[in-house]
Amino acid sequence: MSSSHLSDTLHRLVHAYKSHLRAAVAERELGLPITHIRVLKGICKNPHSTAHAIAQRMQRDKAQITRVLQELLNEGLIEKRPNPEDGRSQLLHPTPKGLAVMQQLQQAEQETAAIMTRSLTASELELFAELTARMVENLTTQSKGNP
Amino acid sequence: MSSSHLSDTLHRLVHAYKSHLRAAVAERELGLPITHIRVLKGICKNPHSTAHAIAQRMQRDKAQITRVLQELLNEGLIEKRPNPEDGRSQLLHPTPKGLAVMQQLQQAEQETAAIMTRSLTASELELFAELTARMVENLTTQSKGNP
DNA sequence: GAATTATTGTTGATAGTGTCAACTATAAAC
DNA sequence: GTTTATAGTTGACACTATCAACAATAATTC
Repeated sequence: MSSSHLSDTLHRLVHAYKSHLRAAVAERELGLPITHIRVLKGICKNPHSTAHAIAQRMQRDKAQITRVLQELLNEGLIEKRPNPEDGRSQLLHPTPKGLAVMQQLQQAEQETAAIMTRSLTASELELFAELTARMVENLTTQSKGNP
Repeated sequence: MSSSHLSDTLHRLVHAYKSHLRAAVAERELGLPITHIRVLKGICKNPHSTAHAIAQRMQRDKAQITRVLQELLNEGLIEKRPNPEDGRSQLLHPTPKGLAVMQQLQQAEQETAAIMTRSLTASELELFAELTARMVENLTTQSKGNP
């Protein structure tokens, strides 16, 4: 009963978070959708990644990643460099412009996170993050019939 | 730093949950997308609702709700009855078929929730739900400059 | 080292989700 | 009775997700 309610609450939380973040991003006149932001963030935090690495970290379809990267390239926020170790892939780096945008995006994110967590203590927040991570773990490490 | 990580983890959690649930629903050969499921659930749990009430509870756009209801109607899962108290709206009810489908959907949901929360104690789960609800509250009750 | 198989990335197709604006019909307020 | 607000519908469009086919390169196998 309460567990069936949990998924609803979770949906609402993510939905509300995304709305808020989108508004905060729009305020700064950075016309970037959420997924693009997350990908850019992934590249800034971990430069030298390949598209494949991004897709894996974000657990998203590689086709989707390809398209997002294409648009980030078009906007001049990232660049691709040949991967000396593998001719199939390229290494991804933020451009100076990309870094500057990221800076603003982080402000927007922090603003939203601050509102979202304003009634939570540090330890509550930490616990929440830990529980969330454990549930992700539960869902992604399969243990349902296969060895 | 860790708070910027939180949103990623949250995204991943919801994404993984939805994937799992979709698979569990597909296993039962109920060809229903997640949103439809949530709407049907809202109607079953709270029959006699109007479309507007559903939209408010789920915090979704009324246009989207209209379309989902249309398809649930086409599938014969719900029915509309005139609202004696308001000629503009209709009251929504599950059909017997809708209730039967809901039964199976709940199994799928419970199965997924069980996997997701398998490493959590009851009190951890309760705390998680409470924290989630509080964050939703923080995001939805505006306190940002407007009276 | 040539043939086979696997991996990385791209493209196309399609379904699902979210948002906004215009519009109709009814209800409520004045 | 006129005006204003609300419930629902429709159209248009952007964003997100998934799947399958494909080209190019790498790794494996013989």
